Amino acid sequence: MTTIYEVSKLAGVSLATVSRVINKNDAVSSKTREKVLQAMQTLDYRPNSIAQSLASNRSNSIGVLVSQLDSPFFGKMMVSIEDELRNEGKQVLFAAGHNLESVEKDSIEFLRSRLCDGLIVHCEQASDEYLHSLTTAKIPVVIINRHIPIIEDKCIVLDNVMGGFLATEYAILQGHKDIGYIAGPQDKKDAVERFNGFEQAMAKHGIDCLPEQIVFGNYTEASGGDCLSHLLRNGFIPSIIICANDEMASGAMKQARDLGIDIPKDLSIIGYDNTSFAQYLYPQLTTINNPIGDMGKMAARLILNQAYDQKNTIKNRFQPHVVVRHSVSPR
Amino acid sequence: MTTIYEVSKLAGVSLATVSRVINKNDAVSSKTREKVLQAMQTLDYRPNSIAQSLASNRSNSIGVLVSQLDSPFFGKMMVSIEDELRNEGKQVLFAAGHNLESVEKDSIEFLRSRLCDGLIVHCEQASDEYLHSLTTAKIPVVIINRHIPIIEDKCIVLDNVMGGFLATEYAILQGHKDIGYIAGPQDKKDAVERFNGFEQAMAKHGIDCLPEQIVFGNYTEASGGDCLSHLLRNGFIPSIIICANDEMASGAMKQARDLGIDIPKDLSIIGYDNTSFAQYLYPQLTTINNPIGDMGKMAARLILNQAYDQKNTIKNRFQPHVVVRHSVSPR
DNA sequence: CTGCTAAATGTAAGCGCTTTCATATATGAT
DNA sequence: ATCATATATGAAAGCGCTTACATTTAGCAG
Repeated sequence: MTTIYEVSKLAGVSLATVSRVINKNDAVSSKTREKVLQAMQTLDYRPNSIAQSLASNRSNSIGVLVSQLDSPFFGKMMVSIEDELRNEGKQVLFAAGHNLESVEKDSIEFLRSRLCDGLIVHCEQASDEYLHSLTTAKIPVVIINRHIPIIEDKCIVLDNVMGGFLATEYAILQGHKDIGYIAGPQDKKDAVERFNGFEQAMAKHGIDCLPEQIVFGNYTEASGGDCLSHLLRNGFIPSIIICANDEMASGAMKQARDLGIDIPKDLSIIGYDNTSFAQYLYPQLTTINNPIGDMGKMAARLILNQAYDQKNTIKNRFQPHVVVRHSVSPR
Repeated sequence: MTTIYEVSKLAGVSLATVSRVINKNDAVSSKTREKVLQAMQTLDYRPNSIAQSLASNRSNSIGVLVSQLDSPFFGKMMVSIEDELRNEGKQVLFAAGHNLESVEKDSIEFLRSRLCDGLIVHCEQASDEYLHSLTTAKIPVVIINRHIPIIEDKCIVLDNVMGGFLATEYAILQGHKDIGYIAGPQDKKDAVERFNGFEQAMAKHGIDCLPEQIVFGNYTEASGGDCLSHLLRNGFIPSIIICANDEMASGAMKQARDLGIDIPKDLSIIGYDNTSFAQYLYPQLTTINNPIGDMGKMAARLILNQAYDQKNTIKNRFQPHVVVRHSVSPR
């Protein structure tokens, strides 16, 4: 590995001058700059960013914590964040929290110990207090997809209650009364909020909701299928099922088909997230838009503000809306 | 940030001793160790891994380059690699190559400059020579999903020619003669190989193949739909279409439905990769299994061998097979 | 040509660790 | 008690950079 020292020797200048050229900030005469660049060329010099970070206490990188690496939802989020930051010349480090508090914390520690200049985190299990404590430490933090009142300005959120409400009200306005709800895992905030929205809409329209109309899944396709079976076994015959995410909707649709239930003639289905595959399902899935791409972009801009003193204007709260396709028929 | 120095002072020992405790390797009396651990506790000390890396020229982290962050295929790959490495206490840095040579190289440079102990790369555009040159540098490298003869032992590959062959032969054995092929982008090796397999199977069974039976997509859902339209506009009426990946198969299925073509009665479809959504499509997609999870795991083991002298036994080449579901009917 | 200021460059002290080598201490055989 | 040996600890030199601060050089008014 060629070092700055060898470059300085070849160019006949001091370490400091080479460093200045690397960081393109300081006043270096163009003649010297040329000499140095030339030397860097010939030696195929690459700065050791570890050493740079240690010396400067800056790394030009942002750490991103997601729950999962292999979902359309987080995929979209990672891509939008990476795009925005790469445009600003920042590198991105991804880590996975796996929905486990200990792993979430470990990963955050890892990212911090790598001297990330800022953190964008999507945490499921870590407590509000813990996340709050991060922000009081010196490191810039943005919380994505979770609302923590005390640090509201560092949160980028979707109004999930509204999303649940909209899905449910849409069902009701389509004439449905026998509404089943496949909820997400209640240890995830967004799942709870979506469920709240469902309840609020039911209450608003004066529709009673029995326990057997509701079943809890874990956001996976498989659980969507299981939940549908469970619902039917409960003896409840819904005309529509509202799912807390698209994966479970997809699983439920498959299960329905296997059971010979026609969608949407016999049973309507609504999803949530509008993941990329939603329109490729059969029938195309009516769902709630989750602008995670825009949110990721905004999270990136917010961290740029915090970590590098940029002045992007920030929108903290995003609104969902219904995306009408073919999986719901009026009743 | 508390440093090793403060710990050493509080514990009343030298820097070296604290370092030894951190690295749990050397002989430290249990009494001293206790004192040090105690001090680390009280100070909430966290080693600065940047400094560790710089000093030790090791980082306990492996860099992983993927093309894309948001696809089921790469998702599965990232997860399997991360699992395996996390089990060994290694951290993983992900970067995206975006199918652009310059970005691929930049990202590799970034990972190298972060002193990754090893690299697992999935490159589309970088040349064989470039990748080969990496292996001759001091850094351990594993190439995933690409065969480079000269460094065969560092490659973990799927026999894509065989996969293309199997898909095609399966179609033929189901009685199909009018076979359309939606190929992947020919700047990707795996797409070329799959296509080769298709041609070989056609040749073996003595079936002529006209140019209008073949159309080239870009691996996205949308392009799958477009390609189907294109095929039909060519005036060629296939009884089956073989797609170079599941996404394009999904897009083609949707397009067929929109055109009122029944699958599999009027038209059969075969995909490739057996991505997680394949079984949730309607009809469930018959496809070629791509054991990317196992391959990721193996890539991780191989890099562990190279970077940390482990002795895992390695399998370099994986074989695909047909996964029969409901999207193909005999003719 | 002198003196002053601004621009360009160099010097050297770290950043927080690891690691070699030397030193000190404990252990045990004689 | 003596010496050899093993074990535990410390001192100090880096790792490859950045960055205050000092120094040199250039530019120019008088």
